[in-house]
Amino acid sequence: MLKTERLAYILHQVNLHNKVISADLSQQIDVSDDTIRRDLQQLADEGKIIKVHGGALSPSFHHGINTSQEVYAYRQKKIIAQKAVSLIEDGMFILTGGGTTIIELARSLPPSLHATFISGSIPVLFEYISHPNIEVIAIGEKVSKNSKITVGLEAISKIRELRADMCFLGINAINQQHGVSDNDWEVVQIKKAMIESANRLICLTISEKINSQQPIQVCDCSKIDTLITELPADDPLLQPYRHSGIQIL
Amino acid sequence: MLKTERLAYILHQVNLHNKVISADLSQQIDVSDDTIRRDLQQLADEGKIIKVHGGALSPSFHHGINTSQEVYAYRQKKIIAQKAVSLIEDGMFILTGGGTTIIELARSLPPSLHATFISGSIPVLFEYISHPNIEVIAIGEKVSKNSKITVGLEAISKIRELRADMCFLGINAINQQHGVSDNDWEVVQIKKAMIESANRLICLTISEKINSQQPIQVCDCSKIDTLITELPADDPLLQPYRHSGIQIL
DNA sequence: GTATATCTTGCATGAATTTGCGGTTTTTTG
DNA sequence: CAAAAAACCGCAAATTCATGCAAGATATAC
Repeated sequence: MLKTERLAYILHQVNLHNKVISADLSQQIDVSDDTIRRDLQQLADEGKIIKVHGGALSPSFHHGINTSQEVYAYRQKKIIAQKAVSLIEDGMFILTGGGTTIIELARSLPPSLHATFISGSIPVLFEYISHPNIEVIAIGEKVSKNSKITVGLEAISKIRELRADMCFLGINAINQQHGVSDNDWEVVQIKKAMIESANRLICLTISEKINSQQPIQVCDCSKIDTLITELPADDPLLQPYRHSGIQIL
Repeated sequence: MLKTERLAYILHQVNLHNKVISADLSQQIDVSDDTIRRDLQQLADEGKIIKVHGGALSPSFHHGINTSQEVYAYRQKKIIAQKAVSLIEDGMFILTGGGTTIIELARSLPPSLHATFISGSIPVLFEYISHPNIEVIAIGEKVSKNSKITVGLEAISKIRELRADMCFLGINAINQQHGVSDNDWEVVQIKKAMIESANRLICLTISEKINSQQPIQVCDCSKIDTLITELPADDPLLQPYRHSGIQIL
C-alpha cells in the first residue's frame, strides 16, 4: 500500500468515525506503530486531523456535536462490526443487508481485504465503493424510501441467482420462539431471499434487541449460524441461543 | 512495446485499479524503472494521473486532498444544476448518469417534486433517497470503482427495458466533429444505452469541457436535445452548437 | 542512400523518502 | 508511585527519485 493511499485511508477513517486509534490502524494496514504515528503527525501538520495521545480526532469533532446517546450506540455497533470483520477472509463472496450496523461493518473492513460484497442498500453500497480493494455488486430495483434498500421481485430473483459464502444481516428483533422478525414486509422478502442464497447466516444486533419480537417473521433460529452482539460470548442473555446450536461471538 | 502503447496501457491500469505501483509496471512491461517513472511523469504533466511516491493514483482519488479547486467548480455546477431542475416536471420518468454535476442536480431537486429517478450511480442514488417525494430506481450490477456507477451487460439490458421522458448526462468532453466523448469504455456503454432509452437527451457540462475530446465516442451532436453549461445561453462559445439545432440553456 | 537531428531507453551516480527497530522519555492509569 | 502504553529520537536498510550521459532507434532532409 502506497503512503499516499494510506494517508487518504486514514483521513477517510477519521472523517468517518470522528476518531481513530493508532494501534487499530497499524493492525489494519499492517505497518508499524511508528509509521502510523508519522502519518498522523503529517496529517496533523496539514491541519486535516487533530492528533491526541493514542490516536487522532476529526477537526469537526472539536466543536462538540454528538450526544452521548449516539456515541453509546455507536460504540456497541463498532464492537459488533469488528467481531464480524474477523470472520471475513480474502476471496469471499458476501451478501449483506442494510442498516446502521451493516454500515459500521462496511466502514470497518480492513483496507487490505480482497473480497466481493453484494448489497441492495444504497448507504451500504456508498461505503463499499470507497474501499480500495473490494468488488462491489449492487442489487437493482425500486428503492424503498423507508429502509433505503432495493426491494421487489426483480431484486429477489437476482439474489436467488447468487450463492454467497456468507450473509450478514442486521436484525431488528429476535427471540427463541419466533426467531428473527421485522416490521417491513418488503424488506423481509429481501432478507429471506438473502438467507436462502448464502451458505452461512450471520446475524448482527445490539443486545437491546435480543428477546424482542416484531410482526413479520424473517426466519427461525435454526437458520442462524452465528449471532454477534456487543456482549461477550458468555453473557447469560445469550446462553439460550448458544444452547440451540448457534455460534455466539 | 511502443511508448504510446505503453502510456495507454498504464493509463488503462490506473483507471481500472485506481492505482499503479512503479515496480509492478516495470516488471509487467519489462522496461526499466526509469522509463516507467518518465512515463508516469508525462501522464501526470498531462493531468491524466496523479503521481505519488512509489507509483500513481487515479485523479478521482484526489477527493480528500484538494478542496479549493472543487469549490470553484462547485459554483459552476450549482448553476448548471439549477437550470436543469427547471426542465423537470411532476410525474416525469428520468434517467440520470453519474458524476459530480449530476450529484449537484440531485441535491437541487425541489422538495415538492414528485417524479421517478433512475440511476446506476451509487453517490447519486445516495442523494435521491434523502429526497422526500421522488421514487428511486437503482440499476444493479457490478459497480465500477473508478466511476462509482454500475456497469455491465445486465445493467445495459435493464436500461433498454425502460423508456424515460428525459436523460440527464454529465459529459466529459464535447466538440462539433465527434460529439460527446469519454475515456472509460464501460461507462460509455451505459451512457449509450441511456441515450437510446430516453425521449430527450440533456447534456450537462462546465464550459471548460466544451470543444474538447476524449478517446471514446458516446454519441454525436445530433442526438443531443439540450445542452446546459454555466454560461449564459448567448455566449459565443456555444453558438456553433445552437446552430446545429441544440437547445442551449 | 547517407547524414543529421530528434527521440527513446537503460545505466550510473548521488540525493531524497520511507520504513522498521532499539532505546529513552513522556503520558496514562490503577 | 509503579507498571504499562504511547510518544519521541536517532539510525540504518531499502526503496525510490532526479539527473546526466551514451547507445540505439526513428525520422527527416538532402
